Amino acid sequence: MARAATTTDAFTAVAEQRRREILEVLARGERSVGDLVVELHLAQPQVSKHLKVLHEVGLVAVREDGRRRLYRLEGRGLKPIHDWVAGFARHWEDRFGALDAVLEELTGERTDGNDHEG
Amino acid sequence: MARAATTTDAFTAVAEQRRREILEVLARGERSVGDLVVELHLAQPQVSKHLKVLHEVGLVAVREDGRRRLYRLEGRGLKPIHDWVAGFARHWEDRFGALDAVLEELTGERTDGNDHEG
DNA sequence: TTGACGTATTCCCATATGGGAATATGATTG
DNA sequence: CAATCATATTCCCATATGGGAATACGTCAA
Repeated sequence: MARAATTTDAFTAVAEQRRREILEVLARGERSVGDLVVELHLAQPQVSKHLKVLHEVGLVAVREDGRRRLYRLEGRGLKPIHDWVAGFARHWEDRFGALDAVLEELTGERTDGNDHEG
Repeated sequence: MARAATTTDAFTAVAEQRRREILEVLARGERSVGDLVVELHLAQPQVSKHLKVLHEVGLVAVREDGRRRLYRLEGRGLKPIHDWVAGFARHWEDRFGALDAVLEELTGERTDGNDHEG
């Protein structure tokens, strides 16, 4: 089954290094497929394919300009990832990390349920 | 070539829905493989496999406890993802989103380089 | 030791992908 | 309409994966 039809969410789209690079370039401004080919040293077909994926998950938007197609970043698409990851923030922020360590030392077991929430 | 040997970074590890769920459970506290099997309704081998991937990319840590193995979240591993995505924050935060729209209206072209950075 | 339990591995299979090359499609210019 | 530029698609192939089933391992209880 391989990756369960995942190419439908931003998480998977962003899992690919190349695609992250494309988004980084687009973050600096609109770009045509050709621009990306040059800036990223990738083959045109590959760029188009990656853009297709990014477009399907709503991470980029297109605009026609003569024979060119200008792609631009659709930032909102990244918010879900941001929100999800942010939910784990307290797990790596030092102040809390230290507290976790102490708690685990004391309990020697799971910290489970209500950690240092409220 | 498929996904270029990516199973080495957090981005790919987290691209899998199941793995995200595992991390969410572990965020609530240490869990044994069996616990996860029950809480996530997954087969034991699958859980072990996912945990292996998560462990390889440093998203979870293990601790031996008799015949059981207790896994716990290693939050720091998510920071790279957080930082990367956070770099795009201004692209979805309303105040800036509006400004982008205006700028694009005015220029009718790329916004390129120095946007509303400093 | 033997047997049960908890977890990790291995096999096998279906399939999602990505890259490279070649080709199709659209739009622009002459 | 022909030639050309800019992109998108399609083919083909190697390979990474994930799930399911069976099995190997390590640890604990008798």
